[in-house]
Amino acid sequence: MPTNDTREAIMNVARLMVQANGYNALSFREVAAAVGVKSASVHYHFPTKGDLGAALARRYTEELTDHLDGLKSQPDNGEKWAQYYTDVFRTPLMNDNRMCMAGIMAAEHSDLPTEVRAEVNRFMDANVRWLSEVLSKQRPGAEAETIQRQALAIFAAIEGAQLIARGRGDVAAFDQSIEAYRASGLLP
Amino acid sequence: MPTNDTREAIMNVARLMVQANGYNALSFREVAAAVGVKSASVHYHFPTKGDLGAALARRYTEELTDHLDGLKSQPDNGEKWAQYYTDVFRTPLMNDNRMCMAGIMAAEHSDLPTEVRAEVNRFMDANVRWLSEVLSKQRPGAEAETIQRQALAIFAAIEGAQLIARGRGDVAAFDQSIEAYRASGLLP
DNA sequence: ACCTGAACACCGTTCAAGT
DNA sequence: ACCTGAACACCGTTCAAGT
Repeated sequence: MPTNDTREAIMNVARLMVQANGYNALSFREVAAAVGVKSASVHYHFPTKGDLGAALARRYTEELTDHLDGLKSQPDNGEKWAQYYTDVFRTPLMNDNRMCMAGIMAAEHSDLPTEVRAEVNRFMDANVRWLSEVLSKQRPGAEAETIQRQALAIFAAIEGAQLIARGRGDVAAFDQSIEAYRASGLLP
Repeated sequence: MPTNDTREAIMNVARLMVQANGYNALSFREVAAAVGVKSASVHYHFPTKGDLGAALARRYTEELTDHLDGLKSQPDNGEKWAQYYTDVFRTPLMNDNRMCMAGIMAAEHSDLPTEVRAEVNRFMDANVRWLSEVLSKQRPGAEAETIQRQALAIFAAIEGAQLIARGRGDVAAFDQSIEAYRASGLLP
């Protein structure tokens, strides 16, 4: 039952545009042209640009959460999770040098409508929470605060590797950074 | 001898605007209003927005290079350099949640005029080069490739910590990430 | 040498009007 | 319920015109 065809089409093209160029570069007129309607129609589905941005970020978080929860339910595969997790952030780079939507939006932070900002925070929290769970399974003795700090650091470091690799337009920079994180022990 | 007063004023206000909101959000009309001229005058000094962006990034790299070279010439202070270096990226966060200009521009990568992109790359190279020098002094035996990889990873991780802290609007996230980098051995 | 006003095609947003 | 054309104040850019 394909309810809301136009709405779906809008979200799909807008998502790619944000990951390619950021929230600021997202244009209602470009979205409309790609979908085959007029920009006023986009406003019918998403009254403001902030509404569209927030909807995109919310869906993005949901998709990641589903994906990560899927990994968690698999038989305990030791340190393979680190590989799977970093791959999540490697994929968009391979796809036309795109970025994690939350990463690129974090850079635009002070320019963002508050409802978009809130969704970006939610994405970050979901990542740190998932990483904390996995880490605490690996090191049952460690303090919750230490775990939490390392989870945040892993997330920050991977986002940074993606940011720098994108800035250079070179996935190899991402791979080298991840490799160094592993060598230092930041990543298992 | 204050040659080019207007040009200087333009660069000073534009720099703050970019670090606050990114290249995309930089507006010639806003810059002009802040300086007290018309936007057409800004175009007289910087024909295109790309010219202004590239000039800002170039100066930004020069200032960082001077600062880092100053640190290098000081008597060898063991591991203090890591503190000094991370402070460079902590400072803009404290200053109205601003970001490293290269970091925020890296996020806007595919939207950037090529001349701006080139300057962003130059900034990254300058950082990796400086970090490599410092690291190789500390570990005279290590391979050049390993040093280079760790230098890149340190830069990426610190940029990531800044990005995430900015996204949360909370410097504590930066400090916690740096602390975890240190605990893991990524940072000395 | 430096600045300006006016024009151009863009942008998000609004709204009355269409089906 | 969904879409549109037209208008508004914004944007970078250009250029002839001023001093």
